[in-house]
Amino acid sequence: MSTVLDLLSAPLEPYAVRIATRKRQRLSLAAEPEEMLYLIRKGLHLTSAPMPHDRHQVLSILYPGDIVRASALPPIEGAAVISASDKGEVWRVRWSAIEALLGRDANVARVISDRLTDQAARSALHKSILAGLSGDERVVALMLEIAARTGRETATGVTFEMPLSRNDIAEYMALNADTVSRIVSRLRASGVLTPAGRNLLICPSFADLARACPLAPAITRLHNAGHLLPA
Amino acid sequence: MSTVLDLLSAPLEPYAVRIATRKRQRLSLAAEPEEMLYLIRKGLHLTSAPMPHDRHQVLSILYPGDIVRASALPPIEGAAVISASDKGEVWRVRWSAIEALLGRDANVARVISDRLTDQAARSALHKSILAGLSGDERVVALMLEIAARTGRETATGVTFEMPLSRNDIAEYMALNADTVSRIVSRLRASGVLTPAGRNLLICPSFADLARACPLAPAITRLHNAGHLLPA
DNA sequence: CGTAGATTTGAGTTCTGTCAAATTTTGTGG
DNA sequence: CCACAAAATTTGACAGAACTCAAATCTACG
Repeated sequence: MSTVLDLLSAPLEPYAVRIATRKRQRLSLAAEPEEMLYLIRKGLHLTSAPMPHDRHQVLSILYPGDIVRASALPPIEGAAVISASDKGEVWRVRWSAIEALLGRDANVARVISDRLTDQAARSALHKSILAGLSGDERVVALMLEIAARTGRETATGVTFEMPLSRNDIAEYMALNADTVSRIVSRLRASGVLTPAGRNLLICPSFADLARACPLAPAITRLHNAGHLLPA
Repeated sequence: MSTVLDLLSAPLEPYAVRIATRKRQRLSLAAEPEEMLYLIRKGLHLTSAPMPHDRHQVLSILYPGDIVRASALPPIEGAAVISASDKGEVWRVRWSAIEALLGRDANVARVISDRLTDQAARSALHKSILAGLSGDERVVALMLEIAARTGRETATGVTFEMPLSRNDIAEYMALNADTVSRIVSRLRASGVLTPAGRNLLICPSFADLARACPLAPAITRLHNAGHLLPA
């Protein structure tokens, strides 16, 4: 099966510097002196930017196959990619190399444009979630996203790892860590999520979880969770 | 001077259907049956999506040179482009035509990718504004954006038209119309904005306005407002 | 000149943030 | 494997910003 990741990896391989990442590792993003494109190969990664009052904000979650470069983020000093998974892999390529490829290889042009478009849609959805949903709904939206992306069907429900700390979740969902903790406690109490050890969660009924978030249909569609929902 | 708009218009022209738009006109966005790309030629336009509880949300403001297609927005039934200006112009092109062009014309591939990247950066900045700033700061952010894009230096300050209604502003800034009204009243009272007739505003000191919004530097940089600020 | 829609403003409510303290988890070195 | 310090999480009490609802203006336009 040829995935999006393969489609991009093949042409970029000759130009790429492989970077093995560990949890919390930062890759700083800057257009100067030379702009780099990062291709996510393995693991979950976050784009993060510093904000006023010593805060930070997680702008997006990057999954394997995603690409990112400084020009695609707000011009804020200190923007970075941060690894959320224990072990990840990222390829770094000079943007100038990509630009040259765009001219030579029609496939690369198509894949890059598709990737940017898909990521734009996810970014817009994330924006909708932040702007339109309550705190509880936002946290559920994140759980749905991670479950959709990384979850597995098990006997007791959909099992998935949550590699984001309470603080990461807060920075991604525009809440604060205390509030996130309260919300997660409520979700646990209501039974839609069950803790299953070290950062591991079980969602006994994916449909119930989806019901707790008005934008669930859009989330599951964009993150390919068809397989977790009843037809 | 060759602008971004020209760079895109030239190659797309043979495939484009010209659409003259009037205020509030909707162009619906759907991937089915055939996906269309819209190129903004004149005027300000909004991308809007319906939300739970009979709400709507403005996902982005589109300026001349911007492009949009359904795949770049969340898969929400009823997403549309809505004209904010009295008279606008939009070109509609079949996405399949663009895709073919990507292979033939290296320039098109480069421009499209640049456009998507720039728009991604603006979307991410918008997200930062929604997630990290107070209501007052968010409204100021919008004023800065519009002033930066469309404002002119006059004797009394930077003059610009605000084509968005209170409700549009509310939907763009994740506030409600009542709150926006209160905030604008406060801005007027504090003197950073002066009404100057029909949807026209004057900002006596652009620097003062910028001081009222922590993300002003990023906003002015992304929206090319260098010319409105003291060096 | 009258009406429908937009805007403004007030009063009361609610959700989320802030601050602080208690508790749990994690990482490290013996 | 255990002890301990540091960090993360949880929870309570309280404050504040923004929302809701409603009424009063104001504007645009036929």
